[in-house]
Amino acid sequence: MKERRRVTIRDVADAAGVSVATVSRVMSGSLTVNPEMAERVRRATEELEYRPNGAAQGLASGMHRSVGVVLPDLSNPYFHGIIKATNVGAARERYRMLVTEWQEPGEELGVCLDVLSRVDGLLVLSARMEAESLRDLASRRVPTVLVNRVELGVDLPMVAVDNFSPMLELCQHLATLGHRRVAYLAGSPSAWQNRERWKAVQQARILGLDPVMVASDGTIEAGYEATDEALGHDPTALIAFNDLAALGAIARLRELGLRTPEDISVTGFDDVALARYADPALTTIVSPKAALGEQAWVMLEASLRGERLEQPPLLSAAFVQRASTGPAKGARA
Amino acid sequence: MKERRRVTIRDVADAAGVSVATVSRVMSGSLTVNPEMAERVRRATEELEYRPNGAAQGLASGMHRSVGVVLPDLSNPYFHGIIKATNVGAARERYRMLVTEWQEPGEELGVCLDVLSRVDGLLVLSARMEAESLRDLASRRVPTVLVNRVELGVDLPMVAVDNFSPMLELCQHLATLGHRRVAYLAGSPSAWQNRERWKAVQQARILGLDPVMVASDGTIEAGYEATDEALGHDPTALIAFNDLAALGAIARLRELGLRTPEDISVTGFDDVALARYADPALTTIVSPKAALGEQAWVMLEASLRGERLEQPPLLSAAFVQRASTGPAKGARA
DNA sequence: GTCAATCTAGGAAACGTTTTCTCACCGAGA
DNA sequence: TCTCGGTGAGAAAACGTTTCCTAGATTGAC
Repeated sequence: MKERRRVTIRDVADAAGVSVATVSRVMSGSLTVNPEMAERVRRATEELEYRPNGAAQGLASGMHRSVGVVLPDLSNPYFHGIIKATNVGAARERYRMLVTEWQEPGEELGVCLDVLSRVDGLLVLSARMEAESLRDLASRRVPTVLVNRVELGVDLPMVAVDNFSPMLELCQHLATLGHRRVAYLAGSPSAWQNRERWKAVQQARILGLDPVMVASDGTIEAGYEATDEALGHDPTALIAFNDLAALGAIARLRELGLRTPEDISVTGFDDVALARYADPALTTIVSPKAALGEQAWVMLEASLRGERLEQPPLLSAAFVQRASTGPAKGARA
Repeated sequence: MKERRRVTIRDVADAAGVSVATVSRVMSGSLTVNPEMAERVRRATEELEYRPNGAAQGLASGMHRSVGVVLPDLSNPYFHGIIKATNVGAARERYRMLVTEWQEPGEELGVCLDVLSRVDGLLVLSARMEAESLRDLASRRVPTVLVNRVELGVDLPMVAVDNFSPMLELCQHLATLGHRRVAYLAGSPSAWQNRERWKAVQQARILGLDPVMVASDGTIEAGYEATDEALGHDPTALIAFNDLAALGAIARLRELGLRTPEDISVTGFDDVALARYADPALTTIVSPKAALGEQAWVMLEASLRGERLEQPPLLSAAFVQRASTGPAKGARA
């Protein structure tokens, strides 16, 4: 029942018979310390089960050894793939990740700055954050990396996947199958990725596609709900903003007695884990989540060191055909 | 291009013409301060865009205003429902959540203690952590709450869902449909939830079920892969440890030309978002994720205040029948 | 009108590190 | 032998808060 006091660096120093400065040096792996002394310190550390106080380290060094990740939706599996990879990189250099989910637009900057009181840098995965806020971040010289968002006029490193080309390829695939009238189940209107994808779909007019956009937002539920409106335009294919929306759409189609792809084709984007296991397996675009997450870390790490790496090119994503697309059904109505 | 120095409490104090102590009091909402002064301070705070330094606050007060969440797999949507709810509670009291994912068993305690250098308490969602480590945590008087894990001999508050009863109900449902030979696609062997669910399945012998267990681990991939072995036992139904495994199993069955539920029934557990949208929609058990997350926060918050709430009863989960289960096919072979 | 009790705000001491000085010591070159 | 870089370790000064303690002001009672 005894209330044991926290073990501090002082205790270790006393136990090892050295100064606190020396203990600190040993802990940080400094080489300018007598090996025998270092050994004594290490032993004392073990013995007392000493754990440095993070707050004190943060205060004294001005570094928190952690980075904040700001994302709009923790439940979207697409983000997992990314931050998992980032986490690996971060852990390698003993950095911790502080994941913050939040949705309300407008509040973004406040949240970021708040998080910033305990982190050294920021990874912004949020597509919706206002450019204004980003510029603010940039002007404060906060090490920040933007993920999947290319914002002209914002002076921050960005890493992103090329959305345009693979989406065009996907359209090409649909066109080849004879589709003409297609509905695009949109993502969040302010999201860069949504704009890029829609741009590609529109571009596909030259391939013979006749696209219409239906508002939605990249969740299963939204995909499910937007499907009815999309069907109002009598399309032979549904191009969903992402896999989740595609899955929702397929579920709704099934409910309505429409088969995928016999009656109507559906495509996704991202290739989340489920895409391959769904019925039918989703024709989609394999977004290089791991590479993206890794690259994000590399850029961020450089920013933390005060370096500014050259802007890397967009990562490429690959179109993959599975079972959810097929020949267009003869124009109905 | 000017390198602006961080705004400190000192700057605010000077700007408002008061002492730092007063600024601190205003920031913390203390009432023993002249309203007019408080207003001046607030204005200065705005003006200078002052953000308290988290590390310094942590050091001085001994509180970090954040809690650590330790979980084995970020990509399992089941956890999202839980931590989302916890996060709401935590945010309400201005606590931040530090989510740490890690898998390697053995390392658990080290990770926890490491995380502990910057948090006030811990939420352990990891089913696999050794009881020994938990006892250690308890003996260190670290405010900790165990989620979905009931461990006798560990003196820590726990919140959990009743796995046994609904699983038994699910078995009853299968029995009623005429199933006899069933295969249980197991979760992680050391997980409490897995033991409970398997116990219920075994208990169902008295309902006429004849269960066999197949090793697996609660991911889509694992469910997919364990299916072949399960089929070796010639079951009429597959009882998966959770929805993810069930989805994987269904995908494999489809590949093998077996229809669900006509040829073989499949059940899940958890009711993740996709369960309802899958084809066929999953018969599963609706785990009260939000309630669990909330309750976890309530318990943890009490622990942080040094109080020890009474152990709450297990939360109940509801069996829900959807389309993935049907009458047993006449015993084959 | 004095004195005690109460309340408010400032001064200063923590909090546990890192890091900058500073100093003692050592071997080498003169 | 004396001085001079160079090296390794301790003393002490940050780091930016919170909070305890105390001095002064204000109020109320006599």
